[in-house]
Amino acid sequence: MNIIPDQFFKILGDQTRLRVLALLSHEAELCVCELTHALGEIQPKISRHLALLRGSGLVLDRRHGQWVYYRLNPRLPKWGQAVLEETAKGIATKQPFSDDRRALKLMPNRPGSACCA
Amino acid sequence: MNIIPDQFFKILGDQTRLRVLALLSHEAELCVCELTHALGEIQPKISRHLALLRGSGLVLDRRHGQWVYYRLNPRLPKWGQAVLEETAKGIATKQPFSDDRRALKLMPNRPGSACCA
DNA sequence: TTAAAACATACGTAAAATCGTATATACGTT
DNA sequence: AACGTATATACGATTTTACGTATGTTTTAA
Repeated sequence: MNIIPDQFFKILGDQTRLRVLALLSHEAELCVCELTHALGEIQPKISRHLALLRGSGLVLDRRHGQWVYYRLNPRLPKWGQAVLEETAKGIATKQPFSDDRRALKLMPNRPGSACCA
Repeated sequence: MNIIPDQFFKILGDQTRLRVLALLSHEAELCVCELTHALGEIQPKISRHLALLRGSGLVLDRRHGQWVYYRLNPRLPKWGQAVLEETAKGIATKQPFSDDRRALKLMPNRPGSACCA
């Protein structure tokens, strides 16, 4: 994986995308409806930002039935991973990031992604 | 110092500003004309980006005679410092960042900032 | 094969970011 | 005071980004 530094940060420079990345750094993988619920944003908005994240190589997706699951790309350059990790740690207790994790936990009828690899 | 995470990354999401920050992470402090020379950009462009960096608290400035010296703000939150540090390390050998450092070294008549605190 | 859920994308618009050029300000020297 | 150097900002134009709404596609289930 190769990334252009300023483009990498441009991707991080949006609150919606940062919230998505912060959630993904805690959760292995999440489908679009989980992200939509956790952030409390409309689905097209989430999908549009996910398309950017996917296009820039920051996340990977896999389809499983009706759902599409997104996860952080493990092949980012070391320094990029370090940036994401330090950021996730640094903002974990702040708004709106901590609330996003809470809303995710409280989400009813989450599709079970762990049940059927 | 307090920063809003996505705004912090928005500041980093521009090549000119990232080059400036990368240089400053190696150089304690630099005046505008040194940055202008090192990056090979016109002075108003550099000053405009420095104004943004200053306004967002990422850098501090001090006037010394005709020159204004900029340095990284040491009071950034820990995670922000970690991000800058990891980034600087990760991109140090890449273009255009390595060339910027070389152009700075080769600059003739650099104002001596170390001579007269 | 029809319907519904999950997700992606197209389109038009509004807001924001960036730029080059021109000009203003501050300091030092004469 | 007049001038040169260093730096900052204002201005208008262009480009980029983000948005809401509408619609398309894929999958599952009836």
